Amino acid sequence: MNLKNYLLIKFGGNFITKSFLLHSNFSTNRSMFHKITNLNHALNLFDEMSQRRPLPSVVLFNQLLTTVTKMKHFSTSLHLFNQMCSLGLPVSNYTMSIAIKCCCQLYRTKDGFALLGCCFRRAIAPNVYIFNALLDGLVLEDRILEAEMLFKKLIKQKLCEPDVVTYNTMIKGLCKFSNNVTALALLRLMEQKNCKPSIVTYGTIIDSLCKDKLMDDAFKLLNEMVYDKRILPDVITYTSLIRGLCNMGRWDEASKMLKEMEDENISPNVKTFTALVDAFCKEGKVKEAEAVINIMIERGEFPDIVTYNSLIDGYCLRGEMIKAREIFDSMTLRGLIPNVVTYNSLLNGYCKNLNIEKAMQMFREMAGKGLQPDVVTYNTMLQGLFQVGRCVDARKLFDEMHAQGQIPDQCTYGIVLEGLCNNRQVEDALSLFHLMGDSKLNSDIVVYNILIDGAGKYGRVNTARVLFQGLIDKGLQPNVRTYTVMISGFCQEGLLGEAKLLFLKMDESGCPPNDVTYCVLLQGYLKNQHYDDVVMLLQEMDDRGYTLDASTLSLLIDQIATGSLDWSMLKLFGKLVPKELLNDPSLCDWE
DNA sequence: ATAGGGTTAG
Repeated sequence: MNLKNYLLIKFGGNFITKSFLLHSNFSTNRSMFHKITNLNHALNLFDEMSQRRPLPSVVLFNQLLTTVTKMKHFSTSLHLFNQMCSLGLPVSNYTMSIAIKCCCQLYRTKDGFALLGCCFRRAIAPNVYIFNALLDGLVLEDRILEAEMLFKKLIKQKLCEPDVVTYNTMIKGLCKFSNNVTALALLRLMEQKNCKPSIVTYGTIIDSLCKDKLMDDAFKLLNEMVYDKRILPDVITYTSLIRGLCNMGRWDEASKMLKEMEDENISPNVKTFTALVDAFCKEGKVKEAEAVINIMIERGEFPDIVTYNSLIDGYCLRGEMIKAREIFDSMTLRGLIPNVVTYNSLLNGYCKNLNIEKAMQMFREMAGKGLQPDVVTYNTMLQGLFQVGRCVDARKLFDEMHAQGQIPDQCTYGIVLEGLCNNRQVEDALSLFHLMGDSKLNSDIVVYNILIDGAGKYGRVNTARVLFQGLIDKGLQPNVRTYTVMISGFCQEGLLGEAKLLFLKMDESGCPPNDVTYCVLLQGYLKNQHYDDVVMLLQEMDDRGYTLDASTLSLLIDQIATGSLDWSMLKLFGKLVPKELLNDPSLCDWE
């Protein structure tokens, strides 16, 4: 079918007038491109345009390129760009900025810079739009240092005057790495340079502060925006703040914010509602989450895949797999296609319920639906397999992961090491660890914690000690867990002196012991009939406001009952026993 | 006449 008939059928005669088709220059308004709703329309139009002689102006091609790019068909855009070049069109700044944008959005910033080189060769002066696109690409690829370098270079070499978008992009990059301090410094810098911050500038930083749970700072910035700059918050700003409050369990304030935005005539959108759903689900409040979904539907906002995934994850975390499955089916009925995140939640749920067969079945089902398992999928399955002791299958899956081109991350590595340790394969865990050499994976305190714990548990306290020294030599900072597992290892071998020494070192090192550390040390003392320090430790716990866990408490009670410890110690217990344990019948039969 | 920036999931 030719273009003319196609357009006539699609849009009717009034839209495509004779003059439009006959006019050699396609002179028309831009609404023409707004009517293009799918890729095929655009491609047909491009073909039609490229066959006309003389060729339509590059502006028209640029408009078409923009349309395709806005549909996020970046590869197609680039393909069209190449064709434009082959046609000998005089590509402009505009064309170049779109092409560079496409490269960058495809995580091919390198090609974007290659196109910048083309600009110079073709004597097209790169402008702020082009540099902003490149900057955004670097940020997208987490190449924040290079982004900073480019930003500084723009200013120093006067390549272009940074505008509000340049600053916003740079601020986004900084916020991505929680560098709120520098982000705020940039905000001040732009004010100083007379570049007015926009709602995007403020919104970016406010969102980042909310993500870091710095709600006071977020509200401070909001006030500055509203009262100093006279910029009113929009639905995005409100959503960030509401999510921040919800994630901290500050529900009352969140609902106040919701009311405030309604008063300002700003309607919450899908993302706003989803923030509420997600926060409720993370707290296990799935009923409330479902209520939110009902409200949003009543108000004509429809839950999307993210909303459903949050709800499914909520049920999975509670182990309510039947309900999770129900939601999964109902979203499918609504025409939403489950994605890899959906599956990962379900896999996680089944694995946590130790229903590894069901998880395996769903895992295989993914491939049938054309879903490529990602690192999280493999991590979830590996953890599940190790948990039920299926180390051989875990190994097979790990190999499959490799074959599928999924690169294990720090999490994978931790799961494998922990899985091996828990299945009494500490040797294998250690050799894997040494095999990794001095990689980034081996400089993770979590990994050390796992191995020290594993070595300690299976009577290899020497190895644990070497690991502990090794991490310090590497310049890593032990955390409470590190100290605690090391102390636990010492206790297990009856090395109470060393345990105590390390315990005392914690406060000195600015890493005070927590309730777990105290319980571990107490258990070590009790099991080794070393009673000297017990009262002191209990007293310290009381001072620090810590409570005893069930197993330490029952050990203490046993020893009082057998007369190894003095009855007078009971006085201390009143404060040290958490309320929920006071009603525990298993602890009341010692009298 | 044509190009750019901030909010969602495991």
